[in-house]
Amino acid sequence: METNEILVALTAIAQSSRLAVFRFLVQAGEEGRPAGKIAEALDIPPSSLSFHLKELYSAGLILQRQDGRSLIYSANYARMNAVISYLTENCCNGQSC
Amino acid sequence: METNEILVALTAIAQSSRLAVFRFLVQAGEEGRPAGKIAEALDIPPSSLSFHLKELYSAGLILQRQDGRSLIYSANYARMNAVISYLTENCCNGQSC
DNA sequence: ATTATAATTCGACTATTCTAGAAACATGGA
DNA sequence: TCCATGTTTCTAGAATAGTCGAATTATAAT
Repeated sequence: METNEILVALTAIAQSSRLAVFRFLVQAGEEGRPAGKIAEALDIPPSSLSFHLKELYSAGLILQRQDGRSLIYSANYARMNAVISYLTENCCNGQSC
Repeated sequence: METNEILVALTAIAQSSRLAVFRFLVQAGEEGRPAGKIAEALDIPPSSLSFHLKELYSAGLILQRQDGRSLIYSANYARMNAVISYLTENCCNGQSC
């Protein structure tokens, strides 16, 4: 992953509604949750939530699938792990830490 | 670590100059680097760098020590690891990921 | 077709953050 | 004490991000 993608992912997650949404989905597992349930669980107005989901989605941190008229979102664990790896890359100048 | 501290840390690192500074320090190891060297290496004007170092410092992501008239900054690995742990906490609803 | 439901996009507004020159502050050496 | 050096603080303008009601789109059920 290149620096700019990392930055986009970090920016996406560094906002209180989005951090809450992302964690909610991380904890929900592969199954995910429809937008409406997320809005309800976290008490975020639909138009605001939609704005935040778009950010997370375009950062690659969440996945989307359709089921009837619901859009179901789930965490993209692979991308989360890639971001984490980037942060610790070439860490500590050879020492332990 | 509580949610708000995590948010402050993520916000601190989710900015291009600060991400560059943080990685530079992560790679520099315990020894750290004086502000002037960071500014030079990353080509950031001193006053801008100072603004960013303050953000990183108050987010707890970097440490500061004085040596003569230099201020030497280094990465706070413990805090970085705490942030990473938070993101993966209660992950995946029991499944692997 | 009509109506209901799920969610998104639009738009206008507010708030926050970034930038970097100039000025100030602190330390060390002559 | 005076000057040079390293860094920070101040300031104000520019840029970016967040909020959410109203309108719109898409799917499904009757």
